[in-house]
Amino acid sequence: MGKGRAPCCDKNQVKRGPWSPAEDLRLINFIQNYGHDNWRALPKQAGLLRCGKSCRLRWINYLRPDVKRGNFTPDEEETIIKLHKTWGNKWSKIASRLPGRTDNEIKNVWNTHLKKRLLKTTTTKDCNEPKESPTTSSSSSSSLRPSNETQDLETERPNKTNSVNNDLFCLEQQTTSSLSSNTSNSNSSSQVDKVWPQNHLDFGEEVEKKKENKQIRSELELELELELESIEIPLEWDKDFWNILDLEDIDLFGSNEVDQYYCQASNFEAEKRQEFENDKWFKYLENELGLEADGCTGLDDVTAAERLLMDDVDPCMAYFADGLTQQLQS
DNA sequence: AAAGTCCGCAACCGCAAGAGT
DNA sequence: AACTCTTGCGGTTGCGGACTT
Repeated sequence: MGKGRAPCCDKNQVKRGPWSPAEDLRLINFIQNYGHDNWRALPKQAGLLRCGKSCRLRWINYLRPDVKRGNFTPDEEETIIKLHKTWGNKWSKIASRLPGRTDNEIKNVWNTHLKKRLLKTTTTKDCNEPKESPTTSSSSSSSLRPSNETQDLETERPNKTNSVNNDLFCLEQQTTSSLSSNTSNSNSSSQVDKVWPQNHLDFGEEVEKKKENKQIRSELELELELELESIEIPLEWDKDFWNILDLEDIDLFGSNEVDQYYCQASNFEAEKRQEFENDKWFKYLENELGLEADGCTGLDDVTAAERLLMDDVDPCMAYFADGLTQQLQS
């Protein structure tokens, strides 16, 4: 082979920049139905004009159901500081100890808040306290990364100077590792339910069961079909509907590329009816994206089967439209 | 009110590791 | 063993909103 690596994708052929809500939903819908065994192939299969890497990142850092949004708690910040002392810039490792937090998020928090804060407190300390011994000062300064020169030390620290500390810490964490392993972030496998939050595990299992039991699924789909017939919203995952929804992508999807990519995704069209089962997922997503519809809070442990029997099932498309409207208005 | 600056965060990039052939 | 492909990681960038002048 020639020197260098082939690019992960043709950058002229893919969309870049911020993700639109429609792209998000398309990605979520696909992953929830089919998982993400192959990130590289996923965009094509899902009908997304993105590279696999971008999809993966978007999923891991933002769309995964167990991603915790909002500010870091003081406890979490403490943990980050502590772990950074031990491991340095091993963000994914640190993230594995903070369920629901991503390496990217932690990295950002460190760079924007914690580093500065520590620098500040240490500076204050230096002014008020007598100088520490060389050994202790080296460990405390390791938590500060104001310049590049300290970054070189970082990579060595966990292996050498703090190896004992590291081992102790690992031992200490073993008790909690079983907990965090359920939601370990960046190390998540290709199976969606492995990263599903505890309170959504039953839903993840449902998805598995559905796949095993096509008969039940057919029945559910039939029920959905009947239900959807009475609702005056776009029911198809067709390009027109996506064009309506995806205002930001009108240009993108306004060309022949639409047909091309839509056709590539059309293999999955046959199963689109099961999307009603994603209703819960979309509700969850709305919470995550801050698009929560009024009166509709979490998914709790209502099963899909139970929901079918409920009279007030909200169609997922209504959520799309509602959420998008809210977001576009804001 | 407008312009300039700062800050936070999402996304991108390139490299490395590991698995598969 | 050599090569290819995919995924994961850490550093960096750039956009957009908040804040200041």
